[in-house]
Amino acid sequence: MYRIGELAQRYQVKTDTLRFYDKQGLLTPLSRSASGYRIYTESDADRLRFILIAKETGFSLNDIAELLSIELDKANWACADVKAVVDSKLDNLTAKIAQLSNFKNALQRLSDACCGGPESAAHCSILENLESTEAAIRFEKRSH
Amino acid sequence: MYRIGELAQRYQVKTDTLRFYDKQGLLTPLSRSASGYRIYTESDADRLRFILIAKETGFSLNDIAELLSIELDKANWACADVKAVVDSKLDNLTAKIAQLSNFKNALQRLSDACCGGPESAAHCSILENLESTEAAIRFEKRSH
DNA sequence: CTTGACCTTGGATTAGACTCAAAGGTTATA
DNA sequence: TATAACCTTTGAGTCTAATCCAAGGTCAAG
Repeated sequence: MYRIGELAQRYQVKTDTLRFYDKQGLLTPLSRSASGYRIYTESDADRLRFILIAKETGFSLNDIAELLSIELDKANWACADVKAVVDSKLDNLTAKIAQLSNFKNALQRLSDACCGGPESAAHCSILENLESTEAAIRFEKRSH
Repeated sequence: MYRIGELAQRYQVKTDTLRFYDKQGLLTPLSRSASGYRIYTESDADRLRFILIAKETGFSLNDIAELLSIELDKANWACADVKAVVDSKLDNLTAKIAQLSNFKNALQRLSDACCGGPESAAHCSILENLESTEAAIRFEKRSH
């Protein structure tokens, strides 16, 4: 059982942020004290940890809310619905990873092409090395 | 040789956006017409294509500018400098991909755990399935 | 009984990336 | 030669996401 300030300090966020997450339905403590103070449990802490990590991974708060809405009342979801939501996020992630990998490969080619010495970089062309990437991405898009 | 409107239409961006990219130094046409119109070449088009793709891949305009600054006057860069810039971006990408993959694995586990039928989703726990991911991410961070 | 943590509501801020307005000059075509 | 569609500049406005702050009030611990 933590009060807002304790939880905030533990995870290095502002109390304002926690109140904001509450308002957004991302992290609503189960109960309040008699005087209205938010009371966070260990499972709220888990949830917060998840939020912070997901955020760092690049999910927006909206995405995260969608993912967490499953957790909130699992019993009222059908297994198939959960699978659908999750699989959709999975597709996004897969596409994103592919895109990043393409870009990474292109940069890798560029890096490899550079000798790394004090010589002029006249032959290090980003645009040149990225061409095949672009083609790959364009192809991928058509296939969706 | 395109005028701003032609290039804009070709890549489905606003002319305003192209002027903005010009102002930001991201895409500055080599020359102007006698009357001051921006004149874009095919290589500017390549550059724009690169910008659009990089943007979609999640790079900020600042990142992109940094990458493209190499192209602009390659001759004045040492090979080693190019390598340094590029390798830094590569590191970012590698980390990002790892993070996304972790998350993806966790979601995959969740999806697998869901039977996908009309049954209650009481046992589909995102938080549960993400625990190992969190551990992995935390570990990764410490090692930097 | 003071001080600091908490509460609420409502508005301000920040960053990034545009997007528009105003006032005018240019070019293609009927 | 008119007129629409294009272009120029400067400077300001918009939008979203995610906070962050302020004012005015309540609560808890020493």
